[in-house]
Amino acid sequence: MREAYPEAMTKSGPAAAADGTTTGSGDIARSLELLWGTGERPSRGPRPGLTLDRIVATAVDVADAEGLAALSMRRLAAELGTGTMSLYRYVPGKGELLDLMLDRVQGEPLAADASQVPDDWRRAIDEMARTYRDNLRAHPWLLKINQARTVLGPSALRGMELALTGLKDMGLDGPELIGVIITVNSYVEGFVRTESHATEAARETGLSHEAFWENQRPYLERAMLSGAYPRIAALPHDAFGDGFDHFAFGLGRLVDGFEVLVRERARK
Amino acid sequence: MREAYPEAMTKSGPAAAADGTTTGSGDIARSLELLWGTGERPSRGPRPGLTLDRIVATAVDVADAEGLAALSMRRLAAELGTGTMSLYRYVPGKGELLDLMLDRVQGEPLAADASQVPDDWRRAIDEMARTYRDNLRAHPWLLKINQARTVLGPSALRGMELALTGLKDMGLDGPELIGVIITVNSYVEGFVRTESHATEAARETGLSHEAFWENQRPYLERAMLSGAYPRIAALPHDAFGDGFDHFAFGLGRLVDGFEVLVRERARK
DNA sequence: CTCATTTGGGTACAGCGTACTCAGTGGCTG
DNA sequence: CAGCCACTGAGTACGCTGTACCCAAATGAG
Repeated sequence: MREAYPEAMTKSGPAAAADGTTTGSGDIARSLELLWGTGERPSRGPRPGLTLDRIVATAVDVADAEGLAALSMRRLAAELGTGTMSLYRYVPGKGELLDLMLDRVQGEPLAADASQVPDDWRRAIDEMARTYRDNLRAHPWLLKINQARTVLGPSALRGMELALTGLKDMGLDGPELIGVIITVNSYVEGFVRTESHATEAARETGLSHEAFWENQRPYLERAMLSGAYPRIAALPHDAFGDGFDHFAFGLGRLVDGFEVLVRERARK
Repeated sequence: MREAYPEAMTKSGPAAAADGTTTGSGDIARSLELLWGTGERPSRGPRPGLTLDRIVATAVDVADAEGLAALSMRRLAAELGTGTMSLYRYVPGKGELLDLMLDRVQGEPLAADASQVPDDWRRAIDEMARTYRDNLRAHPWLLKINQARTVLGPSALRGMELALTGLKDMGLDGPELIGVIITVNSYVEGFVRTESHATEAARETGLSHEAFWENQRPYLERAMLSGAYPRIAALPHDAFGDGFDHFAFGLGRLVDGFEVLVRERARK
C-alpha cells in the first residue's frame, strides 16, 4: 500500500461502472484491503479528519432514508461537512463505497453465533428467509447494486456459514445445499424486489397504490369486457386483495418442496 | 389528446424519476394512451419522420446489445439519425419510453393462443418459468427497471391470462393462484438477476468469472484456515461447480411444493 | 528547522435528462 | 390559389452526476 492507488485504478473512468451501480471498479485488491485491512495510518502527514467507518455509515443512512438515487458523492460530502473530493482520500470510487455499504449492512442481521440457529432445518430456512427479507426491506437499495463482483467480506462468509449450519440435517450433498440457499435467496430477492419497487414508486410519484389502480380501472374494465381475458375476468375480487400473505405462501411451498427431496433421500 | 402533453407532464422534472429507471413519470394517462391508443395523426402539419414503433424497437436493440446504461436519449437519437429533442415529440420522457419497451418485450415470448398451453399444470409452470427466464436473459435490462407503475398493457394482460390457463386444473382459489404466479415469477426474477449481474460484471470489467475468483483465492484460503468457517471449509470442491443445474433444482422443488398443496386440496 | 509526505478541497470536464425556443413544413380555409 | 397556423425537427442551455487534476495546509522524520 505504498502508492495511494494501484495502477489499475487510474485507468478506470466513467466507463468502468457505466450505470454507477456496479460494485467495485475492477480493482478487487483495493476493495479487499478496505474490507479486511488493518487500516494502519502512515507516519507522516496530517491526521485524517474522517474515518472510513463514518463515511460508510452515513452513506447507508442516506440510502436507507432517501434511496440509492439520492446518494451522490456531493450529497454524502455535504452530509459529512467536508468537500466532495475529500471522500476520494478514503474510497477509490463510488463502486468501492457500495461494496463497503454492502458488507456493513449484510452483517447486521446475522445471528451472534451458530448456536442460535434452529436445529430444525425447516425453521432454519424460514428464519433465514424472513431475516433476509426484513433486511432487504430495511435497505431496499441492496437490490439495485450488482453484487456479482462484491468481494467476500467477513459478513458474507459468516452468512454462508450460518446458512449451512441450519441445513446440516437435510442430508443433501454439496451442490444441493448450495442449490437450496440459491433458491431461497432468489425467491426472497425476487419477492422483495417487486414489493420495494411498489413502495418506491409510491414515494417518488406521491401517488398511492390504490389511486394508481383506480386510474387504470377504466382501461382494465374495457379490456375485461372485450372477452379476450376470460380467466382474469373470472377471478374472485379478493384475488388481488392484501388479505393473503403471499410471501408466507411461496415460502411454505418452497419448504414443502425441499421436504419431498429430504424424505426421498432419507428413504434410500 | 387535443393538447400535446397533459397538465401533469409539465411539472415532472428530473426529480420525478430520480434514477432514471422508474417507468412512467406519474402521467399514467399518457402511457396508457401510448400503449392502447390508436395513434391517429392530427390532420394538419407535416407528417412525422419517425414512428413510435421504430423508436421503441431501436431502444430495445440498444439496451439488449449494450445494456440499459448505454441507452441515453442522445444515443438513441444518434442511432435513429435525428436530433435528440425530436424524440420528445413521440414520447413524453424516458420513463414512458421504458414503459413501452417493457410491453413490447414482454409480448414477444407469449404463446400464440391458449390452446398451446400444456394441460398438465406442472408442465405449464415449468414452461412458464423457463420462457420467462429466457426472456429475462435476452433482455437483462428488464430487471433494472421499476415495473410497479407499469401500466397493464396488452402483453401483460395476455401473459396473466395464459398463466391462469396453465394453472386451471390445480384446484386452488383466487389468491392462491395469484400466489403461485407471484412465487414462480419471484424465483425466476431473483435467479436471473444474480445470473445476469455476473455476466454484466464480466463484460464491464473485462475480467472473467474464473479470473475474479482466482483473485480472491488467497483471502479466501486465509479465511478458511482461520477455522471460523468450518462448514464452508467442509464443502466438497464441486459444490460451486457449474456441473449442477441450479435453476432446474430450485424450480423442481417449487413444483414439488405446489403438488403437496394440490394433493391436500384434492383429498378433501 | 527543513522537507518529504499526506490530507483537504476547489476547479474543470464529459455525459446525463429535458425545458425552452424558433425555423420550416404542409393541409385546411377563405 | 393564397394565407394561416398547427405541427415537426432540432439547437441551446441548465442542473445534475462521477471524478481527474492540481495546489495549499498540515505534520512528523531527519
